[in-house]
Amino acid sequence: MATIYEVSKLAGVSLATVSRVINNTVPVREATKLKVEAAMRELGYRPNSVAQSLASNRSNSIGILVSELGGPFYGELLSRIEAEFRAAGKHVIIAAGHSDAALERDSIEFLQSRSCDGLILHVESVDDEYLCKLAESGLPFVLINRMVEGIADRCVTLDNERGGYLATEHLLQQGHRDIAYIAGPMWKHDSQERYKGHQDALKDFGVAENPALFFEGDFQETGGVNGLNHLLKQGAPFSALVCGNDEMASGAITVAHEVGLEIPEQLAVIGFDNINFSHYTYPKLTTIDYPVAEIGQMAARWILKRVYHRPIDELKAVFTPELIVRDST
Amino acid sequence: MATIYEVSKLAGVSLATVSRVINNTVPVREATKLKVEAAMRELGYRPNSVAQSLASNRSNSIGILVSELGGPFYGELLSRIEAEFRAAGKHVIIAAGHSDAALERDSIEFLQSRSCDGLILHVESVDDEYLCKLAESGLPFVLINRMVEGIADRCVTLDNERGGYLATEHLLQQGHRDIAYIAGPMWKHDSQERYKGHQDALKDFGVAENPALFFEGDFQETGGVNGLNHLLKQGAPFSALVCGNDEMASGAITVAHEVGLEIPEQLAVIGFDNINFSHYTYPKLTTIDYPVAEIGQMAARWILKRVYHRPIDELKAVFTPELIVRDST
DNA sequence: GCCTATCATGAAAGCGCTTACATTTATATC
DNA sequence: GATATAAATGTAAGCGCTTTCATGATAGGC
Repeated sequence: MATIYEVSKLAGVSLATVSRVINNTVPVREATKLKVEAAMRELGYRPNSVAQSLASNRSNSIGILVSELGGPFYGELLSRIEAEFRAAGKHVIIAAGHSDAALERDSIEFLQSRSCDGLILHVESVDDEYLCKLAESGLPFVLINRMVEGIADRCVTLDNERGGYLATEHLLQQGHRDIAYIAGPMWKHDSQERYKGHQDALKDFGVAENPALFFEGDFQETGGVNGLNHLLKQGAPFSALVCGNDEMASGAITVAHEVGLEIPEQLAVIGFDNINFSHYTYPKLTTIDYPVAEIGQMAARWILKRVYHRPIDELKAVFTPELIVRDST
Repeated sequence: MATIYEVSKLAGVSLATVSRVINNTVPVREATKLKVEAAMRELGYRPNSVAQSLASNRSNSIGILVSELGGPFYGELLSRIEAEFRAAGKHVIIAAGHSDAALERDSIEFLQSRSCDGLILHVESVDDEYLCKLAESGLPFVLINRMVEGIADRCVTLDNERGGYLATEHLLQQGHRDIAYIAGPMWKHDSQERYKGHQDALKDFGVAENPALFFEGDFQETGGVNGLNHLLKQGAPFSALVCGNDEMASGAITVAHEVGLEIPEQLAVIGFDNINFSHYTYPKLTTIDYPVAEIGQMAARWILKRVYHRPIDELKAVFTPELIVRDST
């Protein structure tokens, strides 16, 4: 690989000038610029980004930490973030935290040591205090899907509580009164919030909550499978089921098919997230839309604005979920 | 952030010695090592990976180029690759090529300029010649899901033809003779190979192919929707349907439900890939397993062996697909 | 045509590390 | 205890670039 030095020699200028035409930072005479560009082309020169980073103390890379790399939710998130940064000439370094506090901390340090200019974090296990300290340390980062007091300006979230409310409200409006609930892991913020919305809706409709109709799942398909099996075994009747996310809803639907429950006639099912294959289920799943792509985009823009000072007008912090009615309710 | 220089001063040694205890490359007296480690701890020192890369001409980062970041297939692939490298202390830089030749080339250059030590490529549009030249240039890379003559030792693939054969053979063995086929984009290698397997199976069973039962889709759900609609409109009878991948199979199943076709009684459907929600469909999808995680792992190991000289015994190049029988056939 | 203000370019230091080579120190041999 | 040998450590030159500061070229004003 050719270096800037070789280019400068071929073009007959100093290497500072070459650097200037590369970075377009200081005006260079047109004729000189052309000479340099010709030399770069002739040598097939590409700047060494590592050297650039070291000298400029800026790596043009952004660290992304998500819980998992796979799955429809994170896939879409990453996809959008990458696209946004790619268009801005930045690139992403991706790590997975697997919802484990130690791993999350580790990954953050890892990304820092990789001299990322900024971080986008989807962390579920590290505590608020850690994040506040991290913010104080001067590291620029945005938080996705989590609202932390004190650093609210760095949070891009969905109003999960509202989403939970919408789901249950929808079922209540359809006349259901015995509504079962399969939650995600209750130590997760979003699980709690969604469940809170569910409870609020019940209250508003004057429906008492039945503890026998609650199950704590794992946000995976198996959570839905185990959940519905468990609920059916309990014997308490219910005509509708709210699931903490679409994966669990899908699992529950599988069980319903197996035991011969007609959906939505005998059991209405609603999910949450609107992952892009929620309409692969049969019947197609009614759910709450999680605008994951937009949230990813907004997080990316936060970084572009705060770190790279790109002129970006409005940054939206809290997104509002929407009910998507399909065939399962 | 503290530098190696500050550590060396605090520990009372030269900065070369600090470098040695960091990299563990040359033996250092135990006492010295302890002093240095204490100094590092006291300063909260973390090596600047950019400077390390520049000086050592090794970035410990691997570039991954896939067609899309989202979707079940790539999600699982990335997930496994990241895990494998993470365990080895390497990290990944991910880019998307979107099945576009220019973008793919661009992304490869981009990853190169990022001084990746090696690349894992899932490219569909750049031609063989380009890849061969790239190999000659000395850049270490592995190719996933594509077999290119001349650089076969860099290819980790699935025997798609065999998979296509298995799918159709399965249907033929069940007595089906009128078998429709919804292919992926036929300019893609894997689409062609899978289709080739299909044809071979028909031939082996002495069944003539009916051009009216072929449709070229897009590997997306809509391809399956459009495909089955088109095939039904043709009027040629068929009792089974082979889809080029699971997404299209899912789309076809949706259409089947809509038009009241019982699966598998009136129409048997088989997919390809065994993406992790192929059992979300109703009925659960029979398919051909694409061992995407293992292929990702193997690609990662190729890099670990060839680039970082890790002792890894066997590298498997061609994986064999397997038939997964579920409820849709 | 001379002086000053402006613009374009060059020279050189340094970003934080690795590593070849030189030097010092410890160990073994007789 | 002197010498040869091996082991540990130090010295300093880069890696390829950015950026400050100094210098040379160009133009404007009178």
